Amino acid sequence: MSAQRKHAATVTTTDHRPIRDRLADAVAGAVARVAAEQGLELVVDPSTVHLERPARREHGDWSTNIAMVTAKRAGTNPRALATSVVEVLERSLPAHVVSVELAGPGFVNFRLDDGWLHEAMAAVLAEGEDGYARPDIGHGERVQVEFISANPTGPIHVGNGWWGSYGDALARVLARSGHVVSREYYVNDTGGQIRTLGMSLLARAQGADVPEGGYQGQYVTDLAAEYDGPDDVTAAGRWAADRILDKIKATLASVGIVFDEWYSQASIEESGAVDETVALLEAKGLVYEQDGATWFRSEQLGDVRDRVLRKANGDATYLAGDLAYHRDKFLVRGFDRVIDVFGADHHGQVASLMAGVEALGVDPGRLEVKLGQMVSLVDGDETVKMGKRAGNAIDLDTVISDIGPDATRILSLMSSLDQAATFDLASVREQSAENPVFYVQMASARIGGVGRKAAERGVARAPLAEVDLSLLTHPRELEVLRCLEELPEVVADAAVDRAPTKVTTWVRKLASNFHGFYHDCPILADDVDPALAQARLWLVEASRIGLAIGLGLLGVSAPEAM
RNA sequence: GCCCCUGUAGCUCAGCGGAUAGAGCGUCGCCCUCCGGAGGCGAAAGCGCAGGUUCGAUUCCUGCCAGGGGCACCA
Repeated sequence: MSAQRKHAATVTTTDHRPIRDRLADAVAGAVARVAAEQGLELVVDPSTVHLERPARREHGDWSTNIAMVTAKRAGTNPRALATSVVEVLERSLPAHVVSVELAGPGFVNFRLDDGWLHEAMAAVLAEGEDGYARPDIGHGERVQVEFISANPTGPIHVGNGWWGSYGDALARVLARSGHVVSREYYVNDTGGQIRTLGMSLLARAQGADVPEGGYQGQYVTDLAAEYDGPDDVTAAGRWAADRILDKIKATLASVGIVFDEWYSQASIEESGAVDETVALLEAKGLVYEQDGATWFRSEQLGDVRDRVLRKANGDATYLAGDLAYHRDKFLVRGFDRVIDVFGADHHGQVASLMAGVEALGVDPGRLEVKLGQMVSLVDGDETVKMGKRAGNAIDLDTVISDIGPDATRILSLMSSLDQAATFDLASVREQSAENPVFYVQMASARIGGVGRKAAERGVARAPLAEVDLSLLTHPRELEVLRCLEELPEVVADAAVDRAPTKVTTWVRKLASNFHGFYHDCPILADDVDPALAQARLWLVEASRIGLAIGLGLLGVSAPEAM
């Protein structure tokens, strides 16, 4: 114990940057030194030095492959170069570094004292839930994320819930990493499908069967019972679409998905923007008439074929509207970047959309289309049927009321968008023991429990300045700290890769580490040294912050009790 | 036929250029005088096949095989 106290001599460095940056500087400096001493042609920029946390602890706390990636360029071999780099680094060890060694094919491994983790913990506590893990990689870039955009012709399905959870979590991740984000839902409230919906509604209202190709679902019958508008298919369709859209909004809000903008396709057409867009393309010689229709020469812009913009009957196609819409996004509203999240069944539109955007003079690199693969549902051993036109399909709303909003979101964010995933409702249903949501939320509840128990026993957290964090030396404590230290990079990676799933993986890891700590490190037991108890209470608080940030990015609640 | 995505443990999924590939569930075996055992510890079990690039490939490239989704004057 007193031995632990000795470590308390806090290592104060004036350099508060992340340890990774400091090590990168040291490595780059060492390489420069080696190059100078040995006359090698070798210059490395610190920002290009790759540093990683080795999977195996015996390989140290940090590791760099610098010798392996530069040896050839320098005209030497990896192990020889690494040996020299190690020698130079040993002359003056960077802060917290206890030893540097050469390993394997030429890795340079760093072993650090625990102080770097205590520093990381102090940073978590100092910056808090709002400030920690807020890497500015966006530099204020204005990005719009358009997602779901399901047609308001029926309840939204589970796939929309998945892609919606993705789009929303991506928006959260981008917002946290220095982007100015706007969430948008494009409402397809015009065109043939609306008339089909109106026709289906009117048929039901008259007590007739819905004609072939119409919408058969019970919701149409229910809406028909309320309808007392005109006998016009378009009017009836719009009326029904409005009702359905309200329902969709409510469903999405129940899982924490809210949009900044619900953009109406009809409004675009009515504004004349579609005509203007077609005229713009025409002015560029990209439009021609054939068979009574107006065509876009998209093939010469990378599409597999040319596309119709205006049908022979005079109606604008979906593409024409979509191009006007994207022109509005980029050229009118001025987003720097647009990310469209589509279902894989809309893959066919991507090439023509890209071609059109480019033709309108927008750098196509500013438009990203993420395709969500199809999802299938399973309930234990049973396959669950989905599909809008089928009568008894399971829709998103049904799933949410079955397994709850948090489970719905975490389930959606456990697998990558590119993976055609199978979700098992049974694995996540309330009251079930084998539930990944509970595992994470249990950590949150335990954190709350510690707070309640501490209050019960009259134990208050001392001011952080009076607490000796260096008492945290138990492997379980250090594992939690290692995990917390990674969060800023996890957020950055998730943003850059457009992969909020990385946050899910991290949250589960933090929960696992916390459970291990909780299990092995008593906090409020009588035989725990009060100074250590204080440090552990603050570790619980740091964990709370990390968990709150992570779950917040996923849109999952962090309950204080369960 | 062409385009996109995917093939990792019995199942569902992580890992996306690094040194002995992870988790949950399932199977087998341990741990409750302890702040919530809805926990913790351990065991068995895996990168579709073949080439290539690289100091190094589950990860990148090509081909093949298998599965899913697209290729409308529908949205």
